Amino acid sequence: MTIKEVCEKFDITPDTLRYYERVGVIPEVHRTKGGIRDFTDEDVAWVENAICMRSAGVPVEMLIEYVRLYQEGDGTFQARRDVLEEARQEVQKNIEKYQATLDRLNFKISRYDVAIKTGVLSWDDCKEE
Amino acid sequence: MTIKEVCEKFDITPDTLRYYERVGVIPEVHRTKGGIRDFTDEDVAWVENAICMRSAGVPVEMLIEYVRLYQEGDGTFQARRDVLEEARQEVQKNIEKYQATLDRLNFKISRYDVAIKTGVLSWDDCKEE
DNA sequence: TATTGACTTGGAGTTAACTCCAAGTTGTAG
DNA sequence: CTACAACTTGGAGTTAACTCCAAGTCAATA
Repeated sequence: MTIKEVCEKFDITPDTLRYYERVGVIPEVHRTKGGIRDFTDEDVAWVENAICMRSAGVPVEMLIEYVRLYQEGDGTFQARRDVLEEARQEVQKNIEKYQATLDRLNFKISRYDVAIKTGVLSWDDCKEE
Repeated sequence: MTIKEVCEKFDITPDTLRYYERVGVIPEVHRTKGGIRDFTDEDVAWVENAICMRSAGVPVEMLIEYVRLYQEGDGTFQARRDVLEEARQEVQKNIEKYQATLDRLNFKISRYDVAIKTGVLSWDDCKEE
């Protein structure tokens, strides 16, 4: 699979993919004799994983560490689990924060729905608009 | 309320607060005769709101736009609602992405739990570690 | 085989959101 | 009144994560 195809599949740019490989967010990608990237299914799976993790704000640094441990071999199961667990807690915490913000937004929007109808923004117990 | 007290209340730095005021993430803060910030309850409420929104990744740009509309007065209810709605959709979308990543992390972690016990990382139907 | 378009690299540039700094001002404690 | 810590400003610097660029290489087509 060419870099272009992978980029289309995941809707990212070649620059981002090359950057991911360069810094180690994904392991080195398989190449043709000429040196051109030719993604195997496993390469693609790494890309998919990286994009999923990044989309939830897992830092590049953490993904690099995970790949590094992976390449070190079977002695790093626990260390890899630890990295994943740290990521998990971060993501979990963020979901909670995001949910709180979503609630606040829903409340504010509902106040504006009333305001748009009545021409007056109710104050209730909240101080700011 | 001094800048220090507000910072302690929300666990942020004075630099961040001053930056928020400077770029318009919050409206201009009340001052003493000497020109030193003296946050009213309303100022603090704006800070709280900004921090909540930022903690869910709502861009500074969007908060600035909201404050700008707020200062324009009662003719901007609909426009303000639109900004909030856009933010809401972003946050909602992110929660979904984050949840998908959380699921993936949980799956990977459970595989590592097995691997740590058995010494072998099961491959099942997934290609990457 | 010549052209053309996609690929390669190393390195520089960009963006959002802070974060830090220097130089000066305010206000409180002694 | 004098220290002196905490405040002020405008502007420069930092960080993470890309994003762009120039100069060169590869490969499919005419």
